[in-house]
Amino acid sequence: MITIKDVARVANVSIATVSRVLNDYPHVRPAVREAVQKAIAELGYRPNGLASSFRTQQSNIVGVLLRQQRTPFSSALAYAIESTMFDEGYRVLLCSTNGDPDREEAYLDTMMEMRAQGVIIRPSAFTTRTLRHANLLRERGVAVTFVDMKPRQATMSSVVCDNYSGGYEGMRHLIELGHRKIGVVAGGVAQKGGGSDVGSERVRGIRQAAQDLAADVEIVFSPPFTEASSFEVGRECGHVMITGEREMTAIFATTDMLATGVMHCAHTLGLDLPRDLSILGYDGVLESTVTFPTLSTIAQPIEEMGRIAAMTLIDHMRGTVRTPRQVVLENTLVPRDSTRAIRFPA
Amino acid sequence: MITIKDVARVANVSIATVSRVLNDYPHVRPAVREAVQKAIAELGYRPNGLASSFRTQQSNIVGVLLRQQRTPFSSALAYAIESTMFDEGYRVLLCSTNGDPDREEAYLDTMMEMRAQGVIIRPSAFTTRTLRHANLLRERGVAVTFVDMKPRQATMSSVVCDNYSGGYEGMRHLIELGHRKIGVVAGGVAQKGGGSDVGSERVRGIRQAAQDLAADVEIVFSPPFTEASSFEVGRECGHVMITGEREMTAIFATTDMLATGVMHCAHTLGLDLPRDLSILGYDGVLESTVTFPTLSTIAQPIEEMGRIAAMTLIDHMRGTVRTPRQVVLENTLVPRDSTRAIRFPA
DNA sequence: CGGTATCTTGTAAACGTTTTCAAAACAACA
DNA sequence: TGTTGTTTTGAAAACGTTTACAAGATACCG
Repeated sequence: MITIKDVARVANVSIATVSRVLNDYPHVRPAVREAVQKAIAELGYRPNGLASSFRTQQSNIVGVLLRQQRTPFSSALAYAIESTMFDEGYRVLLCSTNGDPDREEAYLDTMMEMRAQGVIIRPSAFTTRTLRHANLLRERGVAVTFVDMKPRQATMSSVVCDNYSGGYEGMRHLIELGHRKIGVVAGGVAQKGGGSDVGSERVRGIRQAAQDLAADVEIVFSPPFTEASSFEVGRECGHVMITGEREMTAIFATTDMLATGVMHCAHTLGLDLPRDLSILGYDGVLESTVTFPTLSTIAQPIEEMGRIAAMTLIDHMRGTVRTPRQVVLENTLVPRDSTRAIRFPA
Repeated sequence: MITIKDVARVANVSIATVSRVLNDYPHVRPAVREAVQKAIAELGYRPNGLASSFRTQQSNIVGVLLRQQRTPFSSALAYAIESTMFDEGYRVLLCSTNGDPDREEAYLDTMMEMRAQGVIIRPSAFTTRTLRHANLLRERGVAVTFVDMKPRQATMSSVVCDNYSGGYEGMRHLIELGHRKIGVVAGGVAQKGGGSDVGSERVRGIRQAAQDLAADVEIVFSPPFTEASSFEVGRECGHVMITGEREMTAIFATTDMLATGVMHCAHTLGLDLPRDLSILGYDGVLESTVTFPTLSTIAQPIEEMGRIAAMTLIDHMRGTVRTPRQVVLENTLVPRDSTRAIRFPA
């Protein structure tokens, strides 16, 4: 393997000078610089990243811990983060915890051992364990930023969406369309821990909107569901809701995948959408555009979330910003074809 | 920062002994081992991964280069690889090239600098540039495995699916159902380079099947399409095909996303699926199950592909296997509700 | 008990950089 | 020319491990 010494020998300078050329330091005579560069090219020398990371005690690696990786939301987020990091000169180590705390721990260990500069975490839940690890990282000088979930104590940065107002706006949309009997299929509410979880925030917004906006609105929650894929759950819940005694005119699912399931079920039951039933989703992922009819949804700015999380982490890593930063992004209604005004009593 | 020296001092042994304990070497008296472990725990010592990677000249990092990251196929693949690698003690650096050769190059550079042990590549195309880089990596002792695409010269390992026979089997399915006028919406055929590309392989299978299986079958190819998202393309092509003069009874789209677009279009035009038109997709990703009706498709064993690619790379990295290995997996027909026997002339 | 084989431990030298420090070279000025 | 200040360079010391080597224990055997 060709090292800096070989380059130095060929260029007839000391290794210090080669190092200076490599790192674009000033105080190198142009002639010498050229000679060194020539030697580098000639020998096909590549600096040993391991050695320099070791010497400087920092890898330009950041970890990204996601609880899943296969969902469209996660992969869009991962892509946005990775892409931003790349542009800023960092490389990302991607970690799917799959909700397994042991895996999460193993990965955070790796992060510390590799002297990662920073970590972005989308936790499964804010268990004390997760928080303890996050704190440990911080103690060791690793910058931490949370995404899509905010710890209760604002000691670390986070970038989240305002799921409360998203739920609220979704309801406003349905109510403005004249719907008064609205089914809610809520997913991901189960998660507990010291943080505001996405699902229950949405539900909170939904409840509040129902209370604020129309005296006569009635919301019916889906029964608690068995663990299955979101799509299946949507199908089941949709079935219960549609075939039940209450005649709902709209269903608000707190996830696009859930909504897709509901829609599928409605089709199976022969409903004409959106005439017979309006369906509203939440997330704004790919899936929401491919259904028939196209799904109205509360879209999350996933790309933006990823980008901002990345930039926030970078600010911390570079030391530009020391105080934690709490970013809240807005979700916006994207009306498509799956929601429409209620038919007034025939 | 606490180093091995501190541990040695506290445990009253030499750093060599501590190192031996850390790496589970034999020839350490149990009592000493315990003392060291106690010291480690007491001090909260974490080995400096940078230092040991440097010393041993190998990081336990593997790179995974994907051309995209947001598609369901890619993210499923990435997950399978990452997950397998994790279990085997490797960590993955994920890289979305986004089809940009500069990015690809930059990443491969990083891989070399970081002394990654191996790289899995799903290339955009087998340009000479990609191949040159792959070869460069190999020269530097980095193991390389291709996935989903096979270079023409079998000098490196690859794991791919038999897209030819997948196309063939898809056609067999449609033909067996009685379809004789079959539209084909083919995507991804454009990719050129020194490798067999997925899209054209599928088309090849389709053509061959048409020729082999029924004398009277007629296949109609979609017009070349403008660059847009697969879904949009599917919609456009579907529109042209369905409203055109030829009365097709089935459409075979070479991608689930394309198929989804076709289906959407069919719905819009008021067709009753699958009565009026059978639609067959290819990939077997998430999307294929959420459509209405559920999409029949040629499913790729994505997880398996990822797992096998990972294991193949691991074999190379460990030196267990030195000769390149070409793995070809079968795609299997998953009949669902979007394809059915043709109605015989009314 | 002496000799030999085996187990256990420590010393010290790597690994390839970056960086400090001081010296050398050069420029500017009196 | 001598003095001072600046720029350019090199020698050498880190950084925290792993590991080759040798030496010190200990066990075993005749």
